[in-house]
Amino acid sequence: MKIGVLAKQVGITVETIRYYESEGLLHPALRDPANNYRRYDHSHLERLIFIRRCRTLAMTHNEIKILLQARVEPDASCETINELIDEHIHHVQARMAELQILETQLIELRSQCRAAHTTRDCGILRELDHPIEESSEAQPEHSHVPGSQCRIERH
Amino acid sequence: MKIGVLAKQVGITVETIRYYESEGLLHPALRDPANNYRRYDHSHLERLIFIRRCRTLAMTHNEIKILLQARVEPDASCETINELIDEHIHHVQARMAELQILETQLIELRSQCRAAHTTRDCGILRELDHPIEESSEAQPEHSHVPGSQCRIERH
DNA sequence: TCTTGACCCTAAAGCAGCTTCAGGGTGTTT
DNA sequence: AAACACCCTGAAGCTGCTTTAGGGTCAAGA
Repeated sequence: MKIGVLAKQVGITVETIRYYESEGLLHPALRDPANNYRRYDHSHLERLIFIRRCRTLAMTHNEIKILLQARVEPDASCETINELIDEHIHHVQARMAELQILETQLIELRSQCRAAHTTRDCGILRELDHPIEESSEAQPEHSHVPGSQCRIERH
Repeated sequence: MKIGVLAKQVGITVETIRYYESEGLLHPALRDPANNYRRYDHSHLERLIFIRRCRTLAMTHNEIKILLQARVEPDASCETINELIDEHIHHVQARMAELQILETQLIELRSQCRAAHTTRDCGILRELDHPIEESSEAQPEHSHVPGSQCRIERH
């Protein structure tokens, strides 16, 4: 099948498929000698479905590559896979905890402005003007709010 | 003060400060004619603290620009600000809901492999091989799992 | 005085996972 | 023959920085 058909079957764009090929996630397709169009078969479809399933679970391309590799090594131990998923779950949970805190802070902030009608008297702006005091367990060094290196960014 | 001092006071890197200037978040600093070094005063410090506070609340540069603008228009209505924060809270909540679902799915997935020791028999890989069936309220068109355009990506 | 080290400057590339754009061929229909 | 849908490549854009390369400035110590 041609790339457009494959894309429709999987529910992604043709650009994404070409991108996956360039990323090494998807094997390069055979080309039609007549016009250089990519030709796909059922194994490509299956692999793409696998990849998309992983992506909806917010895995990175690197993680997916590991899983794809495991997939073609039926005799290998699946310990790596289990660890990968466990670690991934931890990332998701950590991200949720961060957002939980964020939500609390934002709702607190929002509560500062219920009545005022000019920015001059807006409690929100006033509160944003002050640095963040860490409630407890503050790092002694200097108060970098770390940045968290979280990979669970989309979907 | 010089950029390094300012950076230390706020707890960010000099590169970030220069980046904020290039982004239009921070007004360009006056330059020391002798050596072209940036010179900052207290208003820059305050503005940077404001910006950082917004960033720890995961606001985008665009949102921050709107708030910075409101900050210098004391007579304007603060309705925009309230709406901005409300919408932002919604984004955070939506993101959390997504992650909640993700967590459930991942834990379900993880439970597929408790005993097996080769990838051949790994329930995780097996489950990843199948497309995602949306439990209910499926879109009729084709089953795009949307992608969610979420901006709450870090911190 | 010379050198060392800390600090400053700019411009460009890198990260992740795509999407969009520019510019151009192919293939079928009308 | 024109129109339209589809295919191709390569490069840039998105977000919020960080990193790298290459090069000046300045104060202090040998």
